Amino acid sequence: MGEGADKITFPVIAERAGVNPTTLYRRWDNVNALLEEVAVAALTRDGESAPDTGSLEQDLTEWADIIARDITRPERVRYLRAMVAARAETVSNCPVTETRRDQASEMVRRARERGETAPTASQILDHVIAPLYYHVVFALQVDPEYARRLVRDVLAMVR
Amino acid sequence: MGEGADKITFPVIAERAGVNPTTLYRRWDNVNALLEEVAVAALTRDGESAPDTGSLEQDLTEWADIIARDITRPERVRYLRAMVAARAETVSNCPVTETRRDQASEMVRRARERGETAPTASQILDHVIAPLYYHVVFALQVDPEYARRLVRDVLAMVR
DNA sequence: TAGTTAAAGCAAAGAAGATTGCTTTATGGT
DNA sequence: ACCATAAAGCAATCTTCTTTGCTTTAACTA
Repeated sequence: MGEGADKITFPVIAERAGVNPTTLYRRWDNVNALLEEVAVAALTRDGESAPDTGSLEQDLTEWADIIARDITRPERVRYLRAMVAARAETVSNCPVTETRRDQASEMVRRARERGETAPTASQILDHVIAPLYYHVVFALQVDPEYARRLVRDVLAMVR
Repeated sequence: MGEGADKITFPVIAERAGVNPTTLYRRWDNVNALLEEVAVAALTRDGESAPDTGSLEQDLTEWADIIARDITRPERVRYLRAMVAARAETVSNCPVTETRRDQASEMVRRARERGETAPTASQILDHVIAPLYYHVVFALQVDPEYARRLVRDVLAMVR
């Protein structure tokens, strides 16, 4: 490797954390395991609960905006890239996306209770979350307006 | 690193290619540069032109199905992961997504000439391509039925 | 055919990460 | 206060990737 951009290794992490590399080697099997643990802890913090504004469009817009602002932070982008790179064929499900699915389900459930027609949680993941990640990963623009557009799109599907 | 799953390095590639590692070190600055070049060459081969069946839904369905089958191949998944990991903040645009955008634009153009109402090329990328990549990356199911569902969704937006 | 230049192979040296045994420090219980 | 256990640090070693000088092969030209 040459470019000093990333290069995530135990020695590098240990130095930044002010601990001995051996400590890391002993606690995690490899860097990916560490990253995954950290990323999951960071990305699924309980502060992120689904909004409840009384309207699905409003809920989704706020939710998408929070996520958009979160995943565009440089550390998050790094985590995201690392997790994508780390994830082997064997890996089945990701706690982060599970959390997002739960939140989406919750918003959908409330909307339907109010009598609103709503897309499925899967549709929300596919058409709001996925495009957001896609834009982050391929360095395309991600801003509140884009998040709002995605929400409008997914709602237009069921109208 | 421990797991023998991936671990893409010059020596490994060189051995599989039957050439000397030095040759690779001399031609490319680092593994990511090589991967990007190979991935772009592989993923944008001219064979992949947009279908032209006379119906946008049919075009998109075939197109999405081709892409779905392509990006779920193990080598493609590896490329995808490697490219995501490689892509630094500095990187602006990806030739692969450019090609996809061109193909989407072409299908949309033809559909509109026929008088069909059609989503934008951006919408197609966001709601068909992005979810496909998302599913591949997070090891979720990707099959023809899923591709077809995405196409139905994106078309439902503009009806 | 001989000569020149570029690319590929070879081999040795250098650098960085990964692994392991042992020592030291810290924490909790008696 | 003492002991026991576990975690963290240290240091030496091993492995692997990376780099570089030199040789060899190949291709193209005079």
